[in-house]
Amino acid sequence: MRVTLKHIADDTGLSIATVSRALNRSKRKHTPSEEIIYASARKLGYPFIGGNTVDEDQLTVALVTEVHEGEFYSSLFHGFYRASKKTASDVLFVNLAKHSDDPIEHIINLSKKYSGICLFLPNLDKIDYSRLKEGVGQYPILSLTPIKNSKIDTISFDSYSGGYMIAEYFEELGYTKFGFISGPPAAVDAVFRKNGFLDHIQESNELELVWSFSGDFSLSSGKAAFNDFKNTGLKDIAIFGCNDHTCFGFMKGAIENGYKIPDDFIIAGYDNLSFCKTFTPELTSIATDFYKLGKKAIRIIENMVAEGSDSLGHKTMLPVEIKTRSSTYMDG
Amino acid sequence: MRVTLKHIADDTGLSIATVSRALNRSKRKHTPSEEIIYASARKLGYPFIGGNTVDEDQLTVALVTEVHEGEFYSSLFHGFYRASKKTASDVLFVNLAKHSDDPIEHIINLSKKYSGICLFLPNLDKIDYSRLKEGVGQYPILSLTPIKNSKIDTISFDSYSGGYMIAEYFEELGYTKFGFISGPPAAVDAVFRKNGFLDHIQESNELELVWSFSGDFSLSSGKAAFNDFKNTGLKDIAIFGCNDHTCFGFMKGAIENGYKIPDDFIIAGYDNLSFCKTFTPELTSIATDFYKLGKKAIRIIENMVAEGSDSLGHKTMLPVEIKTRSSTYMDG
DNA sequence: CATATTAGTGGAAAATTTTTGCATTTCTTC
DNA sequence: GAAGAAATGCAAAAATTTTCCACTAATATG
Repeated sequence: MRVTLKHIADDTGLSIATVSRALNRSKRKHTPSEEIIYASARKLGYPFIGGNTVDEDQLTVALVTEVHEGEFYSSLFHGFYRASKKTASDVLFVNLAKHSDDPIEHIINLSKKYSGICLFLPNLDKIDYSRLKEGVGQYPILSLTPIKNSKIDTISFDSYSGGYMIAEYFEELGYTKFGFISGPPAAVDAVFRKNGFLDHIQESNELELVWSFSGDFSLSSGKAAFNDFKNTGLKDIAIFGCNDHTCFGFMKGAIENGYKIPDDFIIAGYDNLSFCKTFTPELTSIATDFYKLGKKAIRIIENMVAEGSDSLGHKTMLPVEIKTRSSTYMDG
Repeated sequence: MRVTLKHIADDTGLSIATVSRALNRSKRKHTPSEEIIYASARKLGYPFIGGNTVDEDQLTVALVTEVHEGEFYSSLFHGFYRASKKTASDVLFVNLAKHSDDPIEHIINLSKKYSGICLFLPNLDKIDYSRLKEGVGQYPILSLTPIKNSKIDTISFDSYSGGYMIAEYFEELGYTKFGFISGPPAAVDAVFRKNGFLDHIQESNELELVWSFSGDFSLSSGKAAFNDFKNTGLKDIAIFGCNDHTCFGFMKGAIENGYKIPDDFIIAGYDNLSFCKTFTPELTSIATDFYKLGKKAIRIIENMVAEGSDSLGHKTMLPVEIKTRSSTYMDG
């Protein structure tokens, strides 16, 4: 039911006329009555408060996530934040808390309020996306996680090329024996990294995958990977860990066991966390640019709004960059 | 000027009646007209869209920040996110982008919309806070950064005790010669950490500060600190770096120069970043609990709303915890 | 101490905005 | 091509908001 001045008047015990005047004054006066009226209006959710200065050309894009710990979310938010400064649109960060009995229903409701929606929700499955698409209809919506075979547009980093680039780089350095530590199979992104890496190995007769390990993105799975690796006794091998954390765990295990990096093996990760430069040796990694991701995502939403076009399952991939550091080559 | 159905009707070329009906249908139909009406309503900022299911008992608290990179913001957001799930209130993350010509004015406007505001804006100065307090009047507002001599309530971690605890711990381990790397003087928080550390040294005749260095929280200033330290030739010293990043830089420099930690010196940081456990040696650090911070902040706002009380300059300090790791003691 | 002056308030009229009944048009389906 | 369903516009009705006016209480003034 719509909230009216009458509700506020009843709640505060003042007349409708007084409430109307208090809410329309251009400058806020801090009289007791006005404080009470504002508090009540906020509580009841009366909409016409606070200079509704909505710029007609300015879209409001919601970035819908569930916040977790770790550098990733800061990077994502910061990228979108910077991007929003450079575009006409405004970005709002929306949590999927509370309303989580039915997140899809909640997102559909959000679509009524915002001009466009960017989703970063790796836990949604194909059925969720179908329901979502069904619910929002022709509406600018974008997923930041790759979805297989979906009718919702996605934008993500070119993970496949990232993995491929690592393999190429290892080959250039003269390595022929390769190792790989995988991520959780459910992470589509991690699977693409793996495919890119393995495909380049298969393309060449000289290159060979001599060792691999199933990890789960965590530091401890990196350590476990090293213990497995140690038992093989392999040396002179080039290892790709499908995220930085895993590599840190692997290197930590290696250093504690007296291995020298990059003498005994070389290793590269994925994500280019700030800690890559902190670790000794510094970790070669694939860098992703969240500012570019944010800018591109906002641009796509803006275009969808302008053209009235629909989200139809287009996939946009942003290039990634390799940052070579001392974990893959000797200093000096 | 208030947005009415007439504006939307003019914008879409449809009649007011049609617009009214489209917006009031309980279930969204995805006919072309309705899509256009919704898009126009969003664009113009018509308020009565999207099930206005504002729970009367549920407050909406805005966490106002400028998002930067680094693990810190993820931790802060994640803490508030988890806290909001455990309380009746809802938390919204608000950016201070765009409207930044006058951030204070913007925050004052936000106060009309939200039940309460938590600020994390270390760059605001005393004059800003005065203006803000003047502008919002009796309103639930809370700063998450310590402010000296302000009329706005603050809630933050007990940095002073954190520094003090480190000094006590060093003393327990039998060290008498202490070193310190400071942060930027503008960071009030870092100054408190320093004061706590130095005060405990001064309280005892046995303890002595034999070396200190002016850093700026960065990895590189940690490295610079190490170079300075190396020239002194000091050994058997216990060093407190006022944040983890500085310590990582210091340790990186030390390891590259063949120093052994904790044999040649011991070191402890502040923040308990996840990388503390990744680095070799693992870094002893002061842990701050952002979930508790969020819960306490929301609780304070809820109380202010319930009691109609004012923000008067109360300071709340949350305890911190020391996490001892191998940078300060031998293994096994 | 009486009397202007000012700010705040409620009742009711006026103005504005939204909803609804009804006739007409448009689209779909057989 | 006709029947039925859905959508639309006009205008009346209903709901909501603003404004006018009178009243009251607090403060200032002579």
